[in-house]
Amino acid sequence: MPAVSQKKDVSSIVLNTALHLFTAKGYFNTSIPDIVKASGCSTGSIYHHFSDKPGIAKALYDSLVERMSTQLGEIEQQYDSTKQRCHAIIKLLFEITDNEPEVMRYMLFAKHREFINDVAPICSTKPFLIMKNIIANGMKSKEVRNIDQMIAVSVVFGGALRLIQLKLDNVLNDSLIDKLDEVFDCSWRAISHNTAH
Amino acid sequence: MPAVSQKKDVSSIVLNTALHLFTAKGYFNTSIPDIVKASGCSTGSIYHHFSDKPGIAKALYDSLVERMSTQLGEIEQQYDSTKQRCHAIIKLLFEITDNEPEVMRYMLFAKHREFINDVAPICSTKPFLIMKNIIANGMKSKEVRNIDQMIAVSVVFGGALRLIQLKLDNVLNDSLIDKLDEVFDCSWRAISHNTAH
DNA sequence: GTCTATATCCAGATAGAC
DNA sequence: GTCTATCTGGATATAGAC
Repeated sequence: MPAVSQKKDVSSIVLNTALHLFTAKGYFNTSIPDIVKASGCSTGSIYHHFSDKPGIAKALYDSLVERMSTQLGEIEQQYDSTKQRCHAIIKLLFEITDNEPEVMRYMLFAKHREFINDVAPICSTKPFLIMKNIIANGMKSKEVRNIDQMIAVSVVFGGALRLIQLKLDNVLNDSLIDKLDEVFDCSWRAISHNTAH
Repeated sequence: MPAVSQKKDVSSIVLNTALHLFTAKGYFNTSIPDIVKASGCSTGSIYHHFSDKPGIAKALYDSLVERMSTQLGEIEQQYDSTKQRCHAIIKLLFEITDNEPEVMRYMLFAKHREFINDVAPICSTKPFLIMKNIIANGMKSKEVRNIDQMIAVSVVFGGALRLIQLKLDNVLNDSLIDKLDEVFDCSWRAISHNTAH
């Protein structure tokens, strides 16, 4: 199941090959000849579809961010409470990490600025804005304690993201999804009102 | 104040120059001629002191990790309670980020595996082990709830690390140290026993 | 639209004088 | 130990046939 598209046109094949090589060896350790060999497409054909090597990286990044935006938007639609929304987001991130680690590795942990010229700053990307917005609404509705918004976003998702990094670095063996509820319980305590008696 | 050493020998000058260029442009966008120009040392002299380009990156990484280990060890010595130790660690990380952002950027957020051959896995580095150990002791002494150890480490430091990343990405303007107590309060809630009534 | 052959450039690394 | 001059390989990107 390719991460970018099921179609067998050159663009999709190249993007899926690039995702694999960029995450396995890194962008700079992957040459165009490497992509030619691994994809079965010729140099000429690749340059017909993409402007240059950064162009491949950018097309890949854009498609994955777009996909993530869509999925986060669906979560926002599907759930009403902040707690449910945050839980669903972490669940989604864990599922992607378990099932498509390369997607997560490239989207979250590649240093795009080093090889793509005009990457939007993280704070202006749709996924980031959706998360920030969910937390802002949670404060209005008093589900989330009234603290600095950036701190709240960082703290509620930071633990999960840290575990994702450990999983991608092969520090963890078992699947993340098994740890979802335990992680979420911790993360939610950090920003919610204390309800124990 | 150079991050690596105050001495004016070639090694120190090269390492400080490398830290600056690697974090500003990335390792792969920094050429040896770039380092020659910025450091004022000649190619030959640089290759006399370092085996090759990855050798520079490795020497730099090792020296920064060593420094971090020492500082974490001092914190472990200086404080007794898990809460104090975690607070002091996050304080240290925030201070380094505020005062020496390049050190933090290179140590925590560079993809060393892409350019250094034999990087120790993160889970076996001394700083990581110290943090894990502090949390493990906190569970024994019942200061920390009895949860999965990796989850506890990730959650208690994950929020702070997330904020550090945002700060290094210029999403935040004010200094992190101003947010220390608010961040730590959230993070500690995540793993501590609920003490409110 | 796809291919092969190839031009061009510049990186990493070395040689050898001083 | 430090320097300049230089080699060599391989990368990106293009040209032009099909």
